[in-house]
Amino acid sequence: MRTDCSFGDPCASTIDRTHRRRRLPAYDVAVIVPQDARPFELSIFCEVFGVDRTADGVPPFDFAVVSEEPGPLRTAGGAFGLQTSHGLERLASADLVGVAPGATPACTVSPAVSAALWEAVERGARLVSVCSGSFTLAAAGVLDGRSAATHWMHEDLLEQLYPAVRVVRDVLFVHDGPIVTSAGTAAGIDACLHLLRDVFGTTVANAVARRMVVSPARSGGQAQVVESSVPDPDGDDRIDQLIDWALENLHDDLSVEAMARHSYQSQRSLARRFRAATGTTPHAWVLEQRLRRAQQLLEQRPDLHAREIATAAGFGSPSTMRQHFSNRFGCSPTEYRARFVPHAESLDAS
DNA sequence: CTATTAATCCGCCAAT
DNA sequence: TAATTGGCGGATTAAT
Repeated sequence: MRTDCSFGDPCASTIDRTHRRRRLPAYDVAVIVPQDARPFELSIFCEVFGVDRTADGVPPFDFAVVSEEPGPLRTAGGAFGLQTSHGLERLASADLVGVAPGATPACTVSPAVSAALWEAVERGARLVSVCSGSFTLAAAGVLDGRSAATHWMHEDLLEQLYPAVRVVRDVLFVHDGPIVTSAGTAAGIDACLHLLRDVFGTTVANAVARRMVVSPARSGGQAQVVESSVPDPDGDDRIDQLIDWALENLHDDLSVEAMARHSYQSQRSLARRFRAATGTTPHAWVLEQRLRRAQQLLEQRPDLHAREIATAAGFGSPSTMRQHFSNRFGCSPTEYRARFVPHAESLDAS
């Protein structure tokens, strides 16, 4: 999994730096809406990505709702219709493709929609579905071999229709590679906020959450994120406590050896339990948390220098942090911070 | 960026 | 017998 803070522009690294700072491309979001779309689920996308919140420090979005067939569409319940402004060709430029659910789970997908979804994945775009929208993704085959969530009422059906999809139950959403699938209705909000945080960082996600008056999403960041709505009954106390401790002590030695000692188990058992509980390895998890911490400090503490941030986040040196930061977010810590400093863009205007 | 040294990770398997 | 544990080797990945 790779996050690119250059807003998904694959050519960003070749673009002149001052040009990039002066005019950031808007993050391009396109939502596919089917016939008999559910108004609430579609509205989630509109609320998160279709509202200009640049005044709150949120990047601009280029937001569009598209449908395969032009012309007026019915909505589920039939109380009103809707008219989209674009066809599927609009998906070609999208950094993020949303899939809105219809009244019933879609058991088929048109070749055109399927091709557009595959094209988006191969281009490096992200996909997000809400509720039974995961059926559209599954029908297109992009979920094959991946974990996914859907509304609890349809979990069995999804599993039967698409054996290649690993259905995760009792979760709000699942993030596997470039694809986020969310369970019923309101969980779509959590999924979208998670995506925002993944792409733009904690500050942006929290700003949107605050405006929408919902609680900011937590956790995540592994190769495969599963956000649970209820405490996992199979949860591992040893790992949970270890995680709490590690998050409090990111600046300290969090080698596998140290973590094993702290949780009174062998390194081998720690590795196994950790993977069972989080889906990732101890070291990879620590690295991700450290990157998050660094990201957060870059956003919120302009008084700290790179070395201080590296130390606080637990990196041995600024160059180690820089290496991982670039690898994970596609830009250096300094470049990242520049996005959050209001004057950085105007300063170098000639 | 490259090289060298260090740490991590996971299949395997014997011992609980 | 089935399930869990933890040590080992060595390919892979990270730190310096």
